[in-house]
Amino acid sequence: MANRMGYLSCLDTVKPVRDAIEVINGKWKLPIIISVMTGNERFTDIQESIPGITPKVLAKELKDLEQHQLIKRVVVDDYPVKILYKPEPYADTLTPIIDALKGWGLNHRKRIFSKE
Amino acid sequence: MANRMGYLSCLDTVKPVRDAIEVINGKWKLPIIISVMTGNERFTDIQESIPGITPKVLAKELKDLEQHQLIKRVVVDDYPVKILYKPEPYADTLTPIIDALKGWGLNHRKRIFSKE
DNA sequence: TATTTCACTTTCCTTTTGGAAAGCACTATA
DNA sequence: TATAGTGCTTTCCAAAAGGAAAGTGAAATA
Repeated sequence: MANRMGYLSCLDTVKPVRDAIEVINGKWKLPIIISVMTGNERFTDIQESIPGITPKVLAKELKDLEQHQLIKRVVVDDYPVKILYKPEPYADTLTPIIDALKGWGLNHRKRIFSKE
Repeated sequence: MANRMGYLSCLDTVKPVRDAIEVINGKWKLPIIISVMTGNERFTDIQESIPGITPKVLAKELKDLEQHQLIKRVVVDDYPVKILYKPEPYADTLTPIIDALKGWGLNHRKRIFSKE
């Protein structure tokens, strides 16, 4: 039969998708970005706005997001010193991804509740 | 000063985004869906189309994706038996997410290479 | 008969992620 | 002076993700 064909290459799509996933991977990064873009600036506010997140995880993820220039950590030198987290302009480029995920998640939940 | 205000709620966005992330989490699920949607049907073809994936991980992720009704495992009763993986119609609903991630990843790579 | 292919599974091990709880330095408030 | 809040860090530990390598059973091919 000699029906052995190679696989179909999909690297044109897989590679950039993987690059994106590497930046926003995990349960927490997008929720944190959403919270900061919503206007939460203080560590405790961000923490309270995301149910289930612990300070350890939040601190680590904030550092990651800072490195990728999605948010910035601002130290305000009043007395007492205040620390604020603000979205960088680059964070806005994630909006299409967030919107797509939000739309899908909303629909998925409807689908699940109508089935079972 | 009494400047204590509650945090800003962002659950309207965070909750559906988390629902979506739970389904497509990890490094591998979207690449697998992309490969299957591209037309790769056989286990080995999917494996070869995604650099770095091991058969253990692929087998596990395929089961997860089947459970979420994103792909189906089809046993073709020729001799020898063939096993094919096909996208379910529901997988098409992920296209906006994949496109958004692809676009972002492409731009991100350009950004990184132009900076450093 | 020997090798190869297919679709995995199994074992073992390392890394990553995450959670619970406590602590801490500083400041503010009662 | 005692308590509370802020922005974390530290410790300890469990679970999940992931990788490397080998194996498996059935069937096809050489």
